[in-house]
Amino acid sequence: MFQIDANHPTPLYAQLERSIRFAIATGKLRIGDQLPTVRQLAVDLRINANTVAKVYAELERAGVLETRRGVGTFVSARPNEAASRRDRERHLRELAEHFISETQTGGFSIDDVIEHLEKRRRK
Amino acid sequence: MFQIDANHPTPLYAQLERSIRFAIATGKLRIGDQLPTVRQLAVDLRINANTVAKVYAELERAGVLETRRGVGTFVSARPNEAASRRDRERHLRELAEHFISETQTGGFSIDDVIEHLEKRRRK
Amino acid sequence: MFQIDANHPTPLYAQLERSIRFAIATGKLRIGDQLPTVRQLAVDLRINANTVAKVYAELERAGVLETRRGVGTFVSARPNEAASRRDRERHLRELAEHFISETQTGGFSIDDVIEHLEKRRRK
Amino acid sequence: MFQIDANHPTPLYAQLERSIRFAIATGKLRIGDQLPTVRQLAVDLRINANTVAKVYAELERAGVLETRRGVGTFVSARPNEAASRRDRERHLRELAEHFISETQTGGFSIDDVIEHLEKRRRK
DNA sequence: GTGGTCTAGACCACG
DNA sequence: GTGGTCTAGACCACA
Repeated sequence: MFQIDANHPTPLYAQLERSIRFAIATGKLRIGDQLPTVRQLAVDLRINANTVAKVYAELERAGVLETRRGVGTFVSARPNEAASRRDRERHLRELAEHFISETQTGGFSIDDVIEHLEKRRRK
Repeated sequence: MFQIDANHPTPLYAQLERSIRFAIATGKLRIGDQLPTVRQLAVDLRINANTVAKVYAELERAGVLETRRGVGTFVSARPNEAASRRDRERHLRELAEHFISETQTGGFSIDDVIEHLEKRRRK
Repeated sequence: MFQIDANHPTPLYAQLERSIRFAIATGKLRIGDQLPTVRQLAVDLRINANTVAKVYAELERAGVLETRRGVGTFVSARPNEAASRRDRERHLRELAEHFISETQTGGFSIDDVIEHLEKRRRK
Repeated sequence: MFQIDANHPTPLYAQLERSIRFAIATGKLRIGDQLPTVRQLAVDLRINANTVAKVYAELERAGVLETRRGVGTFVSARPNEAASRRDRERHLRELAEHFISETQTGGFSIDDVIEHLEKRRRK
């Protein structure tokens, strides 16, 4: 479900967090969907349950997930529309600029990049 | 020259190592080119000189760099690693995943993101 | 009637127990008064009936409440605990500490807070 | 320095977090002050170092503390002035209303409460 | 020596 | 059975 590489220098919890956010952004996980239980995901990924729990907790604080005590963990309905349209656009532009500069450093054209993202988008 | 983000969870040394390898792989650094001194690069990147030295040492062990005592550090003459297709794809995938997780935090869908990038391409 | 905050890190049962004790200590509930049924209170507070039942049982063990089978739960006749000065001070200290930590998160100094409260007093 | 009660049902980490925020709000800790090291505070409070580390990490995420890798943990210069004056006032009013309703439930007058806060304010 | 990450495993709160 | 808290202890990144 989520991909983790124990040999990669990025901390496991950061990889998992990113991976979950990605699944939501690409529609693989939708609002209200239940995530695997902490212990199940730990077994699947062969990491410690505490590491999974830490990620779920962090994403809950960020408003991305919601946990219901004794029930499970779910994708939260986004209360994410705080910033103004203008601010949001500026924010996206900044993120995109940084990203494009990184990919160009890696020798990728903007076409390569868009093509890659489209492949990863769930239809 | 090389990009480092102290807030990124990936260890500084790993970020720097990757950054140098890619500069070489993409031709920004060529065989025989001199790298900045350990201390200069540490100042530029605002990190500890030990961290830079560790990276140079590791890359020397890997045959990517060469140190000539009292002179400086240079890109080694070895017929090394033009980044393979596989490595390049993996790199792009990681950059994209990180980027998408950031935009998701900002409340943007992958569709928003692709649309934005397409607008930038047209210009 | 009793206030419970599901997002507060203190366990629900502890919040409810404290809340009932204070209702008694401050005279809102008097000896012989009937408490809501377990199920009714669970519905009102949107918590599980088991949690309410556990609190009632604990308070019965402590001699604070009394259950008459088939009738209901009542404030016990025991000559109990008018909250001691010490307990009351500790309670106020905890409430204040929690409140100040919240306002600090919002970027308010303790002076801001006191000033605000004084304005409210004058009205 | 910070007070923790292991028998209190509130989680240790939540007690400690509140306690640190309180120390900052009341001026016992000032911008730039260094906090005890994770391990030292753990020893002092007789709790596990991980618990302390968790609190420091949470407060860093909240922008209250700042850690410098390999150096220590410090009170951050507050970047807390995002919300508008109007929003901030509304926020404080809501927090205060909630707090006053709690203290009144406990049988305290608003005068009791202000007096208590003034005692705790550092001159 | 500082904080950060991860593990294994215990016990608790809740449904 | 679900998530939450805490512990003890190992190893790593950084200054």
